[in-house]
Amino acid sequence: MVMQAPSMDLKEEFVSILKEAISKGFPGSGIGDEEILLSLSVPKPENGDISSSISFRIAKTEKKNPKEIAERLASGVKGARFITKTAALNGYINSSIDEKEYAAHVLGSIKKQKGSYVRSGLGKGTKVIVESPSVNPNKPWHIGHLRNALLGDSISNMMEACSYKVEREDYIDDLGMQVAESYWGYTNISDKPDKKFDTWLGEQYVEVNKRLQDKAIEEQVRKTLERMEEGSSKEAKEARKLAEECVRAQYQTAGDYSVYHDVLVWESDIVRAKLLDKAFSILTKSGVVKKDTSEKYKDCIIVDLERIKQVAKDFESPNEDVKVLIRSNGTATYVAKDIAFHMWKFGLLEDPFSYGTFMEGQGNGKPLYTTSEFGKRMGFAGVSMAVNVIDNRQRYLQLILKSMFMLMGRKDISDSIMHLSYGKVDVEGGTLSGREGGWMGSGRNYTADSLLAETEKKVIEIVENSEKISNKENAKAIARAVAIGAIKFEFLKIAPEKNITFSWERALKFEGNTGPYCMYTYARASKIIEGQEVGMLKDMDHMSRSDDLELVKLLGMAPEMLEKACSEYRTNIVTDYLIELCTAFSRFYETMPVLKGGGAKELRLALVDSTAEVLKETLMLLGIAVVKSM
RNA sequence: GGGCAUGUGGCGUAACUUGGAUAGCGCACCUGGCUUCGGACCAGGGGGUUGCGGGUUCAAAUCCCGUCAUGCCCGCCA
Repeated sequence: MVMQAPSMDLKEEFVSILKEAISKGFPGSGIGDEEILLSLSVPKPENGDISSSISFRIAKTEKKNPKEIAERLASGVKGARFITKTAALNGYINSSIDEKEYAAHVLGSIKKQKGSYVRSGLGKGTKVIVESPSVNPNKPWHIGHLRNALLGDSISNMMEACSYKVEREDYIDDLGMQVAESYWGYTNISDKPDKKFDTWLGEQYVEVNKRLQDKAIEEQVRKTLERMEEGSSKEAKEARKLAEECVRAQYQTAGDYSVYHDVLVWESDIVRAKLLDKAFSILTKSGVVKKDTSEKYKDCIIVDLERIKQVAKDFESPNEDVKVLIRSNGTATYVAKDIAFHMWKFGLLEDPFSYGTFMEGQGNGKPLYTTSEFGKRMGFAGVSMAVNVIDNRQRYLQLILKSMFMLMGRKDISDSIMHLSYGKVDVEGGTLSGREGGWMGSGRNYTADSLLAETEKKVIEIVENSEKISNKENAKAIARAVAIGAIKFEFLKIAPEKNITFSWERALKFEGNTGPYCMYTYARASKIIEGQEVGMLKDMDHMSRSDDLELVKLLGMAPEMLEKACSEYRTNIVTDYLIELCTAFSRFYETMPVLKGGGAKELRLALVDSTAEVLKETLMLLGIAVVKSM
């Protein structure tokens, strides 16, 4: 019940022997594997290791007391490789596992698959594009953008661990009003950048926004945007350059957090490549969209929302009955761009882009490519699945996007667009508005850069007092790693749909359910096995039904935990698991001496080694790198 | 007006998709534990009408209906 589920090997065995007992005891019940699988849970340790509530289900059809059914079934369940004794209790069927057999199996698997134990073949053969965080290129990443980036990075990691082929893409809207405003400020206010470029530009943007009260200036900005949209103008070139400089600064932040991407896609390149024209010629021909003739929407290209309601039953009823995609002046709305963009993602439009190299080597050793006016053909996209990490305010637009593919008769694509919707990040007593400068705070600001710097500062205080770190040269690198671990864990442990109210006080605590606790657990485990020979286990005589078995059970379920977290897009399943694993290890650590464990030393060393391995691989899913001392 | 999300001890949260045994964890609070592999730790304790009201069920935090609160979305804006 606390733990989500035991390992698959164990469940499969339990299901199969239960099924046998059911077909013998209640032949007509018609209970299938799936139903048994859903009835499984983990009981309290004193009641057993694995449990089923299937008797209650059978009681319905058989019209008998569930307790009697459970007793009859329990007596009919045979032992198997992992399952030993089985007993009925209050209608539940509880089984115990053979701790020696099971531990040998789990520890053997981890040893054999070192480096790739927490893996799955779930997405084998599926190519997916993950879009995140798509921050406007005229401000620094603040902690809200950071939440997006960390979710995107972690989900990408998980999908890779599940054998998906993942393309990490970042969409850069360099043709929006925001960039036009910043560009206007850059040419008309012209202070010199006196700090990190994105931060400086972001602060200037707040200033420009104030001046927009002046109608004359607003008009100038509007004109600027129009000229930017004519691809070849001086304004277009300069604004792109400005945006690129900002993105470079943003990617310094990304690199500091070891968040990496494969390709940047720029709005201005989408326009240059005429992706919209190509998409809309297809959409018009197939009758999905049409030019409207009514008074209200004269000359607009629209989609009929009534038709969407017919294909998408959960579509919310909006006030309007049509959605404008191309305005009467010929410009495209946000949804229209997104539709064309997704037709590109799924290979409905040939890749029209040229690609250049934005950064030669990121921290992961791979280059970051970018769409570009000049460059080579590369063949990005053409995927069969798209994950869009976008906050929950855009739910309605994402729904329209998905529905458009339904109208095209492509339910398969519609179902393969995943809106990873997450809640917004606020700060105590305010929001993180870019326009009004909420991210600037008062005193410390709420940029991702500041968060990292402040956290690092706090960690260094602790690290410098640590007697365990003899090499103080390493202190800085360790502090950086721990700070990143603390921050990532803090964001990823909250269920995506929940809003977050950021608090410095909470952010700078490293006790309890935190990243540093997990990293600390790893460091303790590492210290024990340092310089020790961890060979293949010869016997399991010292394996007991105590804290060591609890540890083995958790180690065994790691791969299934990954599949669950990945298919539900929930990073908090991973953090919850990590806390359970670390707690179990800490208890083991307190109660079972390893190096002075006498005859049990060999087994316990293997347990420590396996725990360290699983911790390392699981933390990597969250983008957290372990350190051996801290 | 219509729709969506959220509501769980003082605070932060998990479990809700797939109903199951005593609602799990952390912070804070109280008690205890470093001559034994790292105290960013461990053991124990107090603290809960799962917003409220109905319903379904052998069984409801979980499903259904209603209701309240908070936030968000429903432009040819960006």
